[in-house]
Amino acid sequence: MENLLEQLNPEQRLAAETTEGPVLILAGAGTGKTRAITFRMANLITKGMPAETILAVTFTNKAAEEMQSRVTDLLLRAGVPPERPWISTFHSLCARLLRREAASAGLPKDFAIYDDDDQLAAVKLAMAKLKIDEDGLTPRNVLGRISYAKNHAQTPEQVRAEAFGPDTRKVADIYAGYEQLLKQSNAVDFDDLLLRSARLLREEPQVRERWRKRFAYLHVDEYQDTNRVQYDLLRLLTNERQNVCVVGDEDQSIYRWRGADVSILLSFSQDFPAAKVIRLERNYRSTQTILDAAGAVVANNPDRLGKTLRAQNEAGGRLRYFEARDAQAEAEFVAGELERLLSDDADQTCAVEYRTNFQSRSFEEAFRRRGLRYKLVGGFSFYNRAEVKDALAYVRLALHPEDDVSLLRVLNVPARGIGKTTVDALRDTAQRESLSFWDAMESLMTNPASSRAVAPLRAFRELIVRLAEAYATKEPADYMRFVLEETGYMDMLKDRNTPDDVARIENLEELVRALAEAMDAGETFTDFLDAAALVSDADSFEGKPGVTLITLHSTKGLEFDHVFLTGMEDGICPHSRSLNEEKGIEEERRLVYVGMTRARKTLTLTRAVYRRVFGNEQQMRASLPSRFLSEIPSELVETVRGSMAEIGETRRYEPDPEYSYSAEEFTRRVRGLPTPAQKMAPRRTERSTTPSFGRPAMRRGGQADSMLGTKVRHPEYGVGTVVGVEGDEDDRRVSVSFPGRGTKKFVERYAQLQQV
DNA sequence: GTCCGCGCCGTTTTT
DNA sequence: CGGCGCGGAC
Repeated sequence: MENLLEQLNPEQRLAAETTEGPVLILAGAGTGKTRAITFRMANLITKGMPAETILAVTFTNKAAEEMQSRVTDLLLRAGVPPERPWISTFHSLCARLLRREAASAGLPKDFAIYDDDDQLAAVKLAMAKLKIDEDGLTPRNVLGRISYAKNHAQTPEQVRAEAFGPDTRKVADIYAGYEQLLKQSNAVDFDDLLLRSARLLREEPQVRERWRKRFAYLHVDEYQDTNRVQYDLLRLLTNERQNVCVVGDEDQSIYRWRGADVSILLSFSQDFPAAKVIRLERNYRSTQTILDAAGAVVANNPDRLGKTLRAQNEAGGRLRYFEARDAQAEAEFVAGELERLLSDDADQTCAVEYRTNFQSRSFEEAFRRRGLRYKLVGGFSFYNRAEVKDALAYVRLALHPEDDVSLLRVLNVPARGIGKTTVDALRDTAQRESLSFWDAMESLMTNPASSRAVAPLRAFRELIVRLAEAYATKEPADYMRFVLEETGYMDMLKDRNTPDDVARIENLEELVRALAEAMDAGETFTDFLDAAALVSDADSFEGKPGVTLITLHSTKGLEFDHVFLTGMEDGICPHSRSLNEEKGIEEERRLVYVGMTRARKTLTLTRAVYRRVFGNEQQMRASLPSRFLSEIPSELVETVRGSMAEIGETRRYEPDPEYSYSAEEFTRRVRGLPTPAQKMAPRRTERSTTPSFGRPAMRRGGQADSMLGTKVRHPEYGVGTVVGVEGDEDDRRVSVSFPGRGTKKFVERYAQLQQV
């Protein structure tokens, strides 16, 4: 191990060898933090610490796997039997903890984990039961508010007590109904996994002691994205030896909206006064140019610890900027560049990054047209497919017939004559008599409103009973096959036999295969079901050569040779929903920082001038360049030939005959945007070859006097001296004397003057 | 009860 | 564009 440790730089080595007591590793992007942390764990194990006493919490399952295999690799190289430390996400950790301590946690051993879809269905059901159907209260919105409340340790009663208006009181009611629904269904949601684990550890001393004793060494990666509950968990798991090692970077905190709190990272040294702080600032990933550009952007944020990343690679070429007419042209440009890069060297990794998922569409279309292969991270994961979820819902139902969400999902799939009327009756009965749907069915059958529904309901109940009985006697994979046959699900697909159905059949066969493999690997059926709920989008990333389409959020922790940061427009990135709040803008800025620092060799920024709303041909909306573009120093960027404008240049777009607007309509749309008049610059027919101007040409709003005598650069006349200023703020004219060319007068906001 | 078509609506980010 | 709810036809 000694030899291996020598491969680390001094700071990494310090991190790997400081094994006792609290440690805060402030690790900038690409500084080898995973390396440091895996060496640290391998080091502990070679020194004789039992692997099972070591815990590492990562942000994604993928990261956990990656870390696991690297530790194994190191141990083999050190000639030590490769034991496996416990490495998982917070959510997986909690799922396993709750399963093992189910009795103390007040849960059945085989509780279900509701994923996002299930949670949404539960909210819808709760709303339907309460007959709440307000315009402003969409299930999605309500779920967000419930999740927020949960993560801030607010009960429905507290939400109601603090409610401002009737809407929030209704949210509180839905929240209460939702909780009731989960309880009766023997289900927990994502938030519950954390909350219930924390509560269990807090309230059950003997359980807490057991786990504290077990985990002698704690590690938390991506600590800047830890939320309050996760922090509580960490504190509860920390024993008196305080061997807590956290790794984070305040500039990469991008999950504030789901409760992440950077101040947890920033106050680590107060929480653990004995903490040693180690800074990793040597960057092994990117060029210095990329680091400088990204650093300049994030430097605009307040509340930073601050850091200087030093590239160990060469300086590298400038960033490139391309402004396309619309999303299609943007995609075509990126596709062309990717083809060029990959024809040079097909072994390179390339990423197309975007702020929102819908942006992937135009890229997918363009890439498919050209036969350019790509991988899409996110979107539709295997376990999110309707047929897979249906199949798993039957299994859950066999375990717990009171699971309303699962029951409603499959009650009439395949169609068995239980329609809307019957479901409405069931829901009313369930609500009125505080029953699960399962029990409401019983009640309705003995006292039916219409006799027509009785037979189908009875048949369904008998089906579920058969599934429940078979569960105990069959191997999981066989059981899965049995479920698909017995429920008539397979027959339904075979009868319809559309191309989609054929694909669904294949997916279900794949599900059975995956289940069999998991069993071979020593997992239990519930392990498998947990994994199905807890896989994340980012987990599908494989890091193979080629093109990856990915959201900025999902790129955290990844790296690529070539990165295209697309959709750099105000309203997209920064996203329009974040514009009215300073903290929101700051988070968007960090998101851009994360996206930029993924790049090893080249970084290309793109934007579309016109973007259609909701794929509507008629509605093209003109955009302004992302404000973050102007935060990149101009000398670090070059504009690609064929681009409609240079970076930092803001220009007015005239009505374009290619788009079907009336001139008035167009003007109205453009004016409707938050466009300060002085940010407009006229269309320029000729493009200068000098680097584009990243910063505003001249400081505006300054005293006229202070401008007199300063030197400025004009794209055509060169450097001159300001000899006169007249007019007011918005319409100021500047006289500049150019050596040998006389004095010229400019309207300041139109002239491309740069202070020198 | 089931099927189908129409119109409305909305797009942050995700464990 | 795509998903969903609703209303009407069978």
